[in-house]
Amino acid sequence: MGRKRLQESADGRPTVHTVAARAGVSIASASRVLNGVGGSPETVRKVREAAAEVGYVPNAIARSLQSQRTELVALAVEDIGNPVYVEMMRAIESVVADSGRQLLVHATGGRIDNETALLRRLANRYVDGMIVSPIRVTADHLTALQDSPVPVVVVGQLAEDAPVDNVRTDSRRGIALAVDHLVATGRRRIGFVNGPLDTVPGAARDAGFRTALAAHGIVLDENLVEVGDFQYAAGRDATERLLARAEPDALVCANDLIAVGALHALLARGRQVPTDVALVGMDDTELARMMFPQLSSVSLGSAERGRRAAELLLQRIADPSLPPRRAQVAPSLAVRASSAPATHVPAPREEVTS
Amino acid sequence: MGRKRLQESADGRPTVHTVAARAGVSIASASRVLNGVGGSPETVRKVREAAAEVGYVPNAIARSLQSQRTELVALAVEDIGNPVYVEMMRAIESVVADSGRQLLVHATGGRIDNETALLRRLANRYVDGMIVSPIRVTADHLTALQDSPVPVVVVGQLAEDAPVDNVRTDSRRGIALAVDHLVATGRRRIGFVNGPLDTVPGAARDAGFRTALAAHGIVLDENLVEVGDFQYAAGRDATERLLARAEPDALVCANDLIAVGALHALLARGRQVPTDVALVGMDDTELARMMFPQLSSVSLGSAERGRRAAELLLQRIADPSLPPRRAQVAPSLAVRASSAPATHVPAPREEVTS
DNA sequence: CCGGTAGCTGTAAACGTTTCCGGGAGTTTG
DNA sequence: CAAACTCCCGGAAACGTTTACAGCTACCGG
Repeated sequence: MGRKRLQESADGRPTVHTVAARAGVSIASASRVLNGVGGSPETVRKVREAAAEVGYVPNAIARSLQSQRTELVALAVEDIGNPVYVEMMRAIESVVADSGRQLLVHATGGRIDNETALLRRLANRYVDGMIVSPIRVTADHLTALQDSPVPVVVVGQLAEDAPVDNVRTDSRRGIALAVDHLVATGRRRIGFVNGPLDTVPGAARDAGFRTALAAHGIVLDENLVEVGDFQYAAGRDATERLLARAEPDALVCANDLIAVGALHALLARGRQVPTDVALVGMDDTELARMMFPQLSSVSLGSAERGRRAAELLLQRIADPSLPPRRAQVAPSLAVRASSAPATHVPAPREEVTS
Repeated sequence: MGRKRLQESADGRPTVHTVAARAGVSIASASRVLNGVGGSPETVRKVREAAAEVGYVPNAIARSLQSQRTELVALAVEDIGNPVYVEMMRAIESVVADSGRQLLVHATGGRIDNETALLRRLANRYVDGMIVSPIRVTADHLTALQDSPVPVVVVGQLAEDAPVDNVRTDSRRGIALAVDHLVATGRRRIGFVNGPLDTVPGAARDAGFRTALAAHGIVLDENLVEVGDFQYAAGRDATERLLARAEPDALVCANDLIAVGALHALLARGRQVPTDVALVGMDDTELARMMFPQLSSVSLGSAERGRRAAELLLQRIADPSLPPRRAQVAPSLAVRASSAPATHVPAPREEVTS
C-alpha cells in the first residue's frame, strides 16, 4: 500500500507516475507520449491506454511551474457592468480563448491604489500578461507598468513616450464628430454632460468639446456643462442640475450610461427628444439601440480596441523583445433618432467615419 | 558567475534562494521568516532586509504546487453581457475578493459541450472551485458535476436528489407574482414572451405561466405565447410575431432583455405602455429602471443568489466533507410604470415579496 | 553539575511536471 | 563487417516553494 502512495497525488488522483507505472514505462516516456512528442508506436499505445484507464489529467500547476507560463491573461477595468467594458471584454475573451488561454477579470472600481496593487501583484507570475484600461494614470502607475515582469497592454490614452504597448482612440475627435453633427442639424445651444475631470477620458472629452465648439465659432456657456460620474444615476442627476439653470437644444454625453440618465432627466422635465433637445451618447453600446428613441452615439470602437489589445498582448507574450507598439482606432458616429433635426422627420440611420 | 545562476530564477528575478544567500541563512529559514512563522529577531531582520533589497516577490505557481491550492475561483455563465449575470458576478466577485481570492470568468455561450468541457478541465486543478449557472442540464453534465475533483456550486434548478451544492430561486412563483399583479390590475389577455423551452429557466417559466393563468381560471390562448432567445433582438422579434396575430393587454417577459425588446416592438406598432399593454420583465436588473417607462420586473435576487453561491463555495473549499447544501432565494415583484393599471394614474412603486 | 526542554537552524524531501543527457538497440553506409 | 548514425528509452535534474526532521545551542530546574 505504501507503493501506491508514491504514484498518485495526495488526494488520490493519478499522476504521470501512475500512468507510467501502469504502462510499464518511465515517467519520461509517459510525459513524452502525453505531450505527443516521440515514443514508439508500442509505447504510445501502452501509455495512452494506461492514461485512459486511470483517467489521467495533467496538473496544470505543475506544468506551469515547469514551463513558466500559466496560459492565463488578466483584464482590469473600472466597472465590469458598464456595457462598454462588456463589449471590450467579449472581444478580448474571444481572441484570448482562441489562443487556448483563459481570461481573468478584475474590477478595479477606478481606485488607483487598487490598480497599482494589481500591477505589482503581477510579479508573482500568476498570469502571463495583462490588459488594463485605467481611467486615472499617475506616475506611480507608470513605473509599476514599466517594470512589470509580465507584459502589459494599456487601453486608453498614455503619454507619447511611455514605453508600453498601447491601444487608443481619439475621443476628442469623437466628441468633435458629435458636435459637428449637431451643429450641422441646426443646434446651437449644445450642452455637455461629462464624467469626472480628473480622469483621463473625462479630461480628453472636456478638451474635445471646447475645441469643437470653438471650431464652429460658438462661445461656450459654462452653464451648459455639467460633470458627474460615468454612471446612469450620476448622469441623470448631473443633467437635472444642468437643466435647472440652462436651456440646451442639444446634449452631448460622455458615455451611453450618462446619455440614458440624461434622457430620463429630459423626459422627466417634459422635454421631447429629439424635438426639443437632441441627444448624443458615446461608446455606441447595445444600450444606445435599446432606448426609445434610439440614441445617436459616438463609437470609439471598444470591441475593436479590445481585439487589438489582445492581439498586441499575445504577440508580446510570444516575443517579449518586441519594441513598444501603439494601435489607434478611429471614432465614428452612429446617427439615430435621438439627434434627428428638430424640423423634419428623422433621417435613416447613417454612419459617418472619422 | 555560475553561482548566481543558481540563486535567481530563469528570467533573473529573485527567488527565496537569492534572499537566503543575501541574508546568509538557509532557504528554510528565509521561507519561514517570509511566511511570518518562527525565526529569531536577528534572522527576521536579515531576511526582511535582504528581501526588500532585492525586491523579492514569492512565485505564486510554486507556492500553489506545494500548497495544492491556487486561490482562484471560476464562474461560468452563459452570457457575460446579460445584466443579470453582471449583477450576479459583482456579488460573487465581492465575496471572493474578500476572501483574498480572485475570480476567473468564463462565457459559455450556453453551449452545453463548452460547459462540460469546462467542468472536466477542472480536473487539472487550476482553480480551487467553481460556480456555474447552466441554462441547460444533461445527464452528462450531472456526472461531470458529481465527479469533479474540485468543489462546484450550481446556481439554478437541479434535480432534487443531485448531491451538489445548489442555490436556486422559484421562477415559477416569480412568474405567478407577475400574473397575479396583472390580473389584479384588470388585465385579462396576458401574453408571454419566453426564452427557449429546452432550457431549464425557459421550461420553468413556461410551466409557471400556465399554472398561474389556470389559477385565475383564465384559459390560455396559445397565440399569446411566443418563444425566442434570452436576448434583446430575439425578444423584439418574438414580440413582433406575437403582435402580428394577437392583441394582448399585457405581456410577461422571461427576462429584462426580452422585455426591452418587447417594449420596442410595442412602441413600433403604436401600442402605448402601459395604457394599451402592460409590461412586466424578469430579473429586475438596472436595465429595467433605465427604460422609459420604467419596467416592472420580477426580481429573482440575482445578487443575493450570487452572494449565497460564493459563500457556499468558500465553505466547501474550507471543508470538502460538508454534506450537499441548498439555498433558496424568494422572488419578489417590483411594480413600476410599465404595468400601471390602464384606467388611472400609476401607483407609487411597491414591493411584494414572495 | 547534569538531563531535559525549548527554540532555532539547516538539510533534504516533497509537490507533479518537463527536459537534458547518456546509453543501448537497430539501421544504414563505406 | 565495422563505423556512424538514428531513434527510443530511463535516470535524474530542474522549476520555486513549503515543511518534516534532526541537530544544535542555550537555558532551566533539580
